[in-house]
Amino acid sequence: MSKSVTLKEVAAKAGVSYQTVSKVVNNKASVSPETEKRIWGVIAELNYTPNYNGRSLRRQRSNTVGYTWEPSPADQANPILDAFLQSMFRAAEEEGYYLLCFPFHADDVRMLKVYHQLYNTGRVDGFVLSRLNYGEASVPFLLENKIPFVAFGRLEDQDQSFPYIDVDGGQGIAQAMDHLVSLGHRRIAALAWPEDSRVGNNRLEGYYRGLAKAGLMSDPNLIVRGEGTSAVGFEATTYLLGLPVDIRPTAIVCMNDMMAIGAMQAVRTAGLQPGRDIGVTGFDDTPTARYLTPPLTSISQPIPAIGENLMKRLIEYLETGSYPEPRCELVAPNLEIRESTAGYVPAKGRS
Amino acid sequence: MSKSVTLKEVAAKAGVSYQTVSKVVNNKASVSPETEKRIWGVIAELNYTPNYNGRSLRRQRSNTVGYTWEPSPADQANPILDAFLQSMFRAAEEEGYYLLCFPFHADDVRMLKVYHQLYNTGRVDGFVLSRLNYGEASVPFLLENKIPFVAFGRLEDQDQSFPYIDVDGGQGIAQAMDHLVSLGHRRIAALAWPEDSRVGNNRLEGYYRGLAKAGLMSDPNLIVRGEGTSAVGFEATTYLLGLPVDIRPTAIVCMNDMMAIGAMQAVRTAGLQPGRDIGVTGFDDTPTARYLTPPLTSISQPIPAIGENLMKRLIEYLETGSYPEPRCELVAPNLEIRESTAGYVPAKGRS
DNA sequence: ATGCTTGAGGCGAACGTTCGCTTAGAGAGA
DNA sequence: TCTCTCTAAGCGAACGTTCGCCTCAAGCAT
Repeated sequence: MSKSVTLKEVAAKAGVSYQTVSKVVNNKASVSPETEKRIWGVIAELNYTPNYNGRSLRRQRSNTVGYTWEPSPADQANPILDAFLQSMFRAAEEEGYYLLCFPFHADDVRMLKVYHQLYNTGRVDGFVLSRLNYGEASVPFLLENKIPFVAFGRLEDQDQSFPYIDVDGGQGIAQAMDHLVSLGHRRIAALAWPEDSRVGNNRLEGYYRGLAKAGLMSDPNLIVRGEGTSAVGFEATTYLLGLPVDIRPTAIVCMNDMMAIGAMQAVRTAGLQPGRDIGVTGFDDTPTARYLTPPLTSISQPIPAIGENLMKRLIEYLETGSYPEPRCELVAPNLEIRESTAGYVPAKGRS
Repeated sequence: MSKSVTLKEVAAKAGVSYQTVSKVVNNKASVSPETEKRIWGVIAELNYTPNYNGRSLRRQRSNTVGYTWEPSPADQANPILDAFLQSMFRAAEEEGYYLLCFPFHADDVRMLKVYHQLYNTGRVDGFVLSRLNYGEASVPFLLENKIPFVAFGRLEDQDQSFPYIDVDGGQGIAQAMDHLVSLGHRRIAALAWPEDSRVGNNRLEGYYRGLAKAGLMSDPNLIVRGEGTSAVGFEATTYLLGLPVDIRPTAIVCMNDMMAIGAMQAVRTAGLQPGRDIGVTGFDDTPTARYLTPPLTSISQPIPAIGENLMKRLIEYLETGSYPEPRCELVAPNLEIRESTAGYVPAKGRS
């Protein structure tokens, strides 16, 4: 922090009381046009910027929003981090807010303590949460302590107890299913996440919807669960390709790009060609998805719009005391079709 | 911000003046052990946390560090962002500091205004800069205004006018060259960046060093410059593979992974196999590098250590008024050898 | 002339800290 | 006993704002 120009210095130079300068700065009327103009002149001349610590102290708000997120493992990039952060602090800046980033702790008790600390020390006015999962401890904690927040993601489908925006992952997977069905695929497998993943279940639900819409039966043999890594994708796919040829899938829908990467490797390892022999789709539309061999069909989320919307929502609440309607929102992802689902020729004789 | 417990409330309950409580909180001696214990008891009981706006106002420092970065285009992930941010705010938290993120502006004037604003409003005590390039306007501006900062990256090799940590990209490329030479490659091409890129030039310099060390001549035909995208990598490699067979390269060293991705595609398109026929190396060790086909040999940077070090350095300066020695540091990257440089069989007859 | 309204601006106080000085009292040395 | 030092604690002030209330003078209707 620097020794910077204060209200009093501006006031002295402009020949008014410093409180009057404050009024001008904050657009609180009852100042004559001439005086106001003169004051603005002095402000520009001295390059005055209001001290935010003084302002925050008096106003009892810091114009700062906190955000934390779980770090990605080294072999797995966070596909949305850059865009999400950028969109949030860009939207924040327009309203005179900034984004404070702080460390994530896997330990719930420790994490809640940090939230509490940050809020009670007056460092932040509220939080943005992301990647919620069943049993998220932060949500009830923040609600109970009346700490403002918005979330990217929801906990339960019908729960509107806090404001959120979420991507309808199920709809994304359903789009992928429609696409595969339209190409002629009839035996479609799913590489799903463990059952304790809310996001995973939401996406998987789109798989069932897709099957139902196409009038296909779901076959438990064709659903393999595991962590969303390429290793799991590889193993699961190797298993699927080893099934008897009459029940072997011709396409594999993966709940994220990492699994799809592993799946494509397994397809090649089995001497087959992804796209032509076995359709593969991912989810996230990782930047490198389009550079894989073959380029991966994937599902992209409108991250910038979500980040901007979340931040504006939170700020509106902080400023006015109520959230804009609708309180909760579900947005549709977009299917990006590439070669990993191109060129499939259905075998004759099968419907 | 919440209505939280203040010093005065703690003091009232403990039967001392609030200034004495302040002394205890800040470990400023001259308080008897019993009183101190009693005060700590009340603090715990009331769950007191010092208000940072009051503290910042009085201390004239905010314990906050600012950081901004250029957003990546949608098809190109920022390979270091997550790790860099995490390491920075983790190190900051240990010292009671936090990281404030704010929007990047390509327009220099606008960007400098933001730096000035953030510092003069007392929102931040200093900055971390990254991705410096020739003619970076922020460096002279911050130096001139005596605004504290540290940088990830340098401007000129011998310039020590500001504290920085940089990766010796040249050494990384030189490692890749050694590796390729040891495999028997004698004609090695480089996909370089435009000449106005300081980082690019630093890396390319390692290419020349590697050639010299192996006693090989540098051939201008084998150096192609362009933006660090996969499209450029593809085109440049297509050109290189079209050269007469006696001067055609057997290996291609790329200044980043994106170019290497394009290069490998071009190699395959030409009916050759990356690794066996043409060795390819990248730089950055993007998380997906290991999942490419074939897995890409690349150069990784010790990002977490750099982020932590930078933050600690800056905080030490803010606390003590001087930077720890050494003021500037160059760290070595690490070559990650994978299949894109495996299995090469040198043609007979050539040395 | 009187009283009422309105606009322009001043003023004291408060937000929650920390800083530096003062003071009361205890204990020590002469 | 007197002073001198030391420790524990108190006190006033200040950091830079914003808030609410007050004052003063001009304008206007009665």
